[in-house]
Amino acid sequence: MRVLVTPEEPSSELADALVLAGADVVDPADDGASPVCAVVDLTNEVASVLRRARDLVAQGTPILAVVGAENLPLLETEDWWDDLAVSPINPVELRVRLRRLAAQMENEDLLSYDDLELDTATYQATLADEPVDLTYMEYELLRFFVEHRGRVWSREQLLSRVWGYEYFGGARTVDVHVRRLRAKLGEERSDWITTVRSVGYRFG
Amino acid sequence: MRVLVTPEEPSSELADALVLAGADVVDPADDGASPVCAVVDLTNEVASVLRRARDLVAQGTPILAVVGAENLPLLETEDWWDDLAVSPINPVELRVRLRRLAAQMENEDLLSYDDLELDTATYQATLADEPVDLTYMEYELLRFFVEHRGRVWSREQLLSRVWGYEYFGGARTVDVHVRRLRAKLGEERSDWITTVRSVGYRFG
DNA sequence: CGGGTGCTGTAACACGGTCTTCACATTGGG
DNA sequence: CCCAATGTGAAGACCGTGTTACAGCACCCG
Repeated sequence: MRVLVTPEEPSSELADALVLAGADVVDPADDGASPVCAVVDLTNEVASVLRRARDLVAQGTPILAVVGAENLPLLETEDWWDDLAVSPINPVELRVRLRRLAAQMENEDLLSYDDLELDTATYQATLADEPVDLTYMEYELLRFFVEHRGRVWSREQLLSRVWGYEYFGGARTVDVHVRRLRAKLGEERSDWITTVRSVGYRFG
Repeated sequence: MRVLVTPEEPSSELADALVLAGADVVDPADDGASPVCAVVDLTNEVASVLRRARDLVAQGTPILAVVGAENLPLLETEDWWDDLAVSPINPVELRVRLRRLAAQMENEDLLSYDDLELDTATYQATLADEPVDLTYMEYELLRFFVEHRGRVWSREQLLSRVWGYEYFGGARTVDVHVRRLRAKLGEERSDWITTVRSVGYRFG
């Protein structure tokens, strides 16, 4: 989860909490790294200076204000922030709030590989921005592959992890679904799923 | 600012903070006193018991969860609350959060999507300025969809969130209500509610 | 009190899509 | 070259959903 922090030298306590919360701090100068949330550290600053936080990030990016208890009243009349946390902040609380704000950005549910995108919230798939019509099982299998790319999975493993642990059926079922997936991915992308003879399949 | 508190005997610390924050606690039994926010005190309770908070207030009423730091992880996987506060809670922080949630409530008096408008204050719906006659359940379901458009909801999730957490009934009930909704929305708008096979329904 | 009316939940059925399986063709390795 | 493993196509079983009808209720009105 990528967040932008301002001012760039936050209190060491906030920096620690961000690490514990599992957040990656991005460089404001790096245009490519779009954050899912901005964190404004008001522990040592006055609010008026930092209203400009809105200008630092793309419109729609939620803003979390971190503030000392004594400065809370200052925020009451402001409306540029989307959530607040009182320092010293609990890392778990920070993570919960960041997650929630990121979900508001609704980018967290997006899985992607090359020009494939899977939106797990809407169950929609696109290839090069063109919608692809996948059936339920096709979608579940492809999602598993994208989430676990780079290693070989046996048919039995795929059956238990995608179809369900209690599933009892022929292993060839996997083959057929792989085939249909390759067909829907198209000619040039069909090698995304590699057959490893006598072992199983690998994605990516 | 009127708030509903559950359980009815909150910790004395929360009770004090509510007074200091300037909140009036309403009686759950009093139907006339509609609160602008519900406060769920999880300091001494487990979350699972109190998901029912959603059932205590009208749909759309925001819910503030008050939780001890040690129980924070419990809330991470839940989605029935709109904001949270870690106890012991600062009265000023409580006031700021309640204000924000109450404002959110007021802004939702008018919900709209395309040429559909829902007036949650009067329970009236219009399509292209033409009034539509919706039954109670139809209205509640449509309102949930409009408020949570853009993602898929399983039948079980819809039963929990629209019918109530303690509701136990067949999942097919949702199907029938979706059908009735589609019929009243009319031919050309019936695809607002998309069926996602083996998963559920998505609005918008 | 009794009948009517509208809302809600559930059961039953039909239809269409999807999954699974099978038979057969093709490939690849020893 | 042979055998095992995999690709391919089609057929049938199965599952999920749309649709309709109906029963139980609550409510209203005479």
